[in-house]
Amino acid sequence: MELNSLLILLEAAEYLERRDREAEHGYASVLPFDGDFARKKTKAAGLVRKAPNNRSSHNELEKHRRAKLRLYLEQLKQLVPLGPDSTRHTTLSLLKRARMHIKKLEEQDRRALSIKEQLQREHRFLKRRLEQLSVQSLERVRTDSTGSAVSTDDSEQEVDVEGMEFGPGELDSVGSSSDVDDQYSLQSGGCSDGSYGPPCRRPGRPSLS
DNA sequence: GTGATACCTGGCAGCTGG
DNA sequence: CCAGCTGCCAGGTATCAC
Repeated sequence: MELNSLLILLEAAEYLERRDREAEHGYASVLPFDGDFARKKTKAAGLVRKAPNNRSSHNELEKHRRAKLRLYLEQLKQLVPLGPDSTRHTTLSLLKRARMHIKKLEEQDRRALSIKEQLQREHRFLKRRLEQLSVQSLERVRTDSTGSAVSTDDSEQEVDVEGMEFGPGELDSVGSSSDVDDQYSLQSGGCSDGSYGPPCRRPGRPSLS
């Protein structure tokens, strides 16, 4: 559906709400397109415009306009998730529901952005940590090789330095399958349910601040 | 009876072609 | 500049469902 149409419908919803509120408070509408208000003003000023030259064509145009409005409402109905009480929907309730739905989507969008930024920070941190570990391993290997006694003990971990030098593109794919992340994914449990929520805090994780 | 919706009608405002 | 067209709005009325 066209965004413009949706905006028009939402404006209509807000208009109807404002009108209801004004009716409750007992004062007249002063909205820009108050036809009755404008009509009275025009008559008071002595201005008379001629009637449309063809009444039936005017009726047809109006009928067409209403049909378009109905069509937009039908399209809107397809986009807005209707609750269990979807048996009966009025125009006003549908517009209100659409407005709520839009607000919900905006909130989800904000949360997703927040999670994205959090993950980017974690990614930067892990990248730096990997570089530090890589340098440390290199220094250790160099120290061991300069000493005459190179350990052949199987219990000592060998560090594959070459394997730790990742390009920027490789880091993403490797990072997701690293031991660290495996550990996190095991510990985090239900954090991968895809729902929008606060970022999963992983126990034992160094502070990123 | 009441609320929602559709329709008719009159009117205003903006745009456009002559 | 102005008449005509078009879109929009609001009031009134009819119809229908509950």
